[in-house]
Amino acid sequence: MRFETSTIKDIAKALGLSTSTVSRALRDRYEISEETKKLVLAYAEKVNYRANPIARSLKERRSYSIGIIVSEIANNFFSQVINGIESIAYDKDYHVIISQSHESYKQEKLNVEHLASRSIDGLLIALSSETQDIDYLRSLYAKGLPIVFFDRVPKDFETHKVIANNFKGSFDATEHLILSGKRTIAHLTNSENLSITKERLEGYKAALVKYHIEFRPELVKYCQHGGMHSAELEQAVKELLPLQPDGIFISSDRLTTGCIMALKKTNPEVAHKIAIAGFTNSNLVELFSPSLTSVKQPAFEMGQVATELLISMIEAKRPVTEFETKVLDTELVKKR
Amino acid sequence: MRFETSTIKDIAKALGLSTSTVSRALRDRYEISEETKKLVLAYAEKVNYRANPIARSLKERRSYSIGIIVSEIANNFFSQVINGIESIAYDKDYHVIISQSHESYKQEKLNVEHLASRSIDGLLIALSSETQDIDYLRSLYAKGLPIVFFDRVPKDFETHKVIANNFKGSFDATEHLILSGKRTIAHLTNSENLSITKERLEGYKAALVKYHIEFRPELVKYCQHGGMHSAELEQAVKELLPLQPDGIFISSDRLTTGCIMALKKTNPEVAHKIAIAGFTNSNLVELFSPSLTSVKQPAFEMGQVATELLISMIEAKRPVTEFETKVLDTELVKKR
DNA sequence: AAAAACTGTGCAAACGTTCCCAAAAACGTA
DNA sequence: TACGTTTTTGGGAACGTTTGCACAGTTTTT
Repeated sequence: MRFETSTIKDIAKALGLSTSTVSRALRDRYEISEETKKLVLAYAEKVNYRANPIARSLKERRSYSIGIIVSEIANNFFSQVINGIESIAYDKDYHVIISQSHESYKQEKLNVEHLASRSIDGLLIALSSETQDIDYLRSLYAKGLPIVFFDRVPKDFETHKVIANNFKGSFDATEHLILSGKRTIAHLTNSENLSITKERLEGYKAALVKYHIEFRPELVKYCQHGGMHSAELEQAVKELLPLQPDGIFISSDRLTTGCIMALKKTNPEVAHKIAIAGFTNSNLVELFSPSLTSVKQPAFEMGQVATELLISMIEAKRPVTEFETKVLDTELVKKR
Repeated sequence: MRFETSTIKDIAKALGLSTSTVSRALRDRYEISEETKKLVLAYAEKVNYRANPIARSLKERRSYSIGIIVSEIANNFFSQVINGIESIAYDKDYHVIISQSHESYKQEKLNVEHLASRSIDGLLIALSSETQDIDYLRSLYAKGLPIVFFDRVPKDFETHKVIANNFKGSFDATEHLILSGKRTIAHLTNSENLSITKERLEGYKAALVKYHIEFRPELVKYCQHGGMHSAELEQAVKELLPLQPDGIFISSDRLTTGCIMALKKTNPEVAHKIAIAGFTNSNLVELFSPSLTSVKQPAFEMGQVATELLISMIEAKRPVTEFETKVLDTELVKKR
């Protein structure tokens, strides 16, 4: 069961030229006469010649493909990021290979190493909520694999990063809850490891400070698995409710939907009494009941920016030493 | 910016062996003595040798990767299918490359041809709602590319297919609406091109027949773009409402959520009066308001089965001539 | 004791490209 | 006419594997 296509050799033989001439003609090199180019191009067209990317990759020692690691594609935020990535990558003739960590460190590492061995030219990654040790990434990076982080970024890793303005997003959401009269605002958030967790917590705190509301640590609940396990979420909700919050600010897509689900399941009667604001890029929020205020991240754009940075690293002639961290603004969509 | 790794040559040189011996030792061939194998394996481990999959692909003329085409990954059904695909593929050491058609024929064709030129070993595809002409697939298939269709399958294409029991799923959903007292049941569905559209329409009709309800063609609305354009959906809803349906059965994930959205937007007052049943694999249905009865497809399993079939085709020594169409049961989740 | 069979290894070609280097062809110029 | 330049082409190695074949050394068979 094989797949026969014409090669440069075939064209060369048919036209009585050498493979080198054909190769150059196809790549439109200046050394080849217009006449020959036309000839070759026409024939290539006729036999529907497609360059073999595998052979090209082997020769050029690059694969024209970039790897992506996200926790889950079944997550609106990430699927939007991926769309952004693809929009740029395909334009620049790169292929993307998507892998899911499912919020597991082990899986993440495995996938990254798998991708690296498939000779990707660069990596775009949002860390899993479990990830603490990124030495394996450092070592790949040191060996020359360009890496750009997005959304969930590590500290102390000198490379390009693209993140949302998490502080401001959280601040705005929390402020919104306060301005609508809430005073006991809980905060349900991701694993403490994550950069986004810290930044969003800071935004939440800052809003409290601005309105002279005391910060109560017991109102903050961390979910190690980022809401992948419903038991974890239900437990958090169960611990939160006795404190009688009148508002709750939630710091990630999966947690937001999961939390509402847990609320409805365990305490349907209070679910509608608590004001909810949360990070989510779901395009279905309008259907949710109870309805909520959402913080939308510029996911598509984030993917685009990250990809542009990555490709610039890949195609840089000399090692890149100046790195930037792009911060993109979030959007607050108030509960209708 | 390059990535240096050790090769078989390096190992051979270091150990004073030939590359062929090393290659054979690594692949655990019988001809090589235990002693040499141990030596090679140990050294390979030590230098962290990773076979270059590109070189391997070139030599073996296969890439150990399979292509997937879905309309959108930001769709619970498809992302679950993809998870099923990955679960099998990774087990059998295949890589997957995901592409999105966004329900566009042009995009679908482009992506497939791109994948084919990247020498995928096989293709898993759910057709876009626009697709009518599948000659480009026939031609690739004829050239030897194994293809397995899932969910949206063509007629007259002799290969493996995996689908849900669309007839029964629709029948059950429609019957459920009837049994809860509805008599004027509209049907909002996808492009007429799609296999699922026809099958689901049949199930809907059969339920009507069983309960002696007249089939009224004007109650059926087709959406060419599968709900990708909200205008299309709103138009359909607008045309449907004057007929005063008391129930509506919707035939796809995207349409289901889109329809509820359109209903709420254009006629919020009636949105809650119409009973809704629809195909959807969203794990957020419990949050929706109005709530609905959903038909869930065995998405994960569908991905698994399709992948097993595809890999069996890829690895078949002789051309496969016996094809099967696997039909998997759906699950009706009644509105709570 | 010679022939046959088996074991373990190496040589070299091949997969389809790209690209360095050299050679040939075309053209000017003295 | 001869020679230098420029333009166009070809030869062949290389990228990292896999594998058919040959060969040397050992063991078994006749």
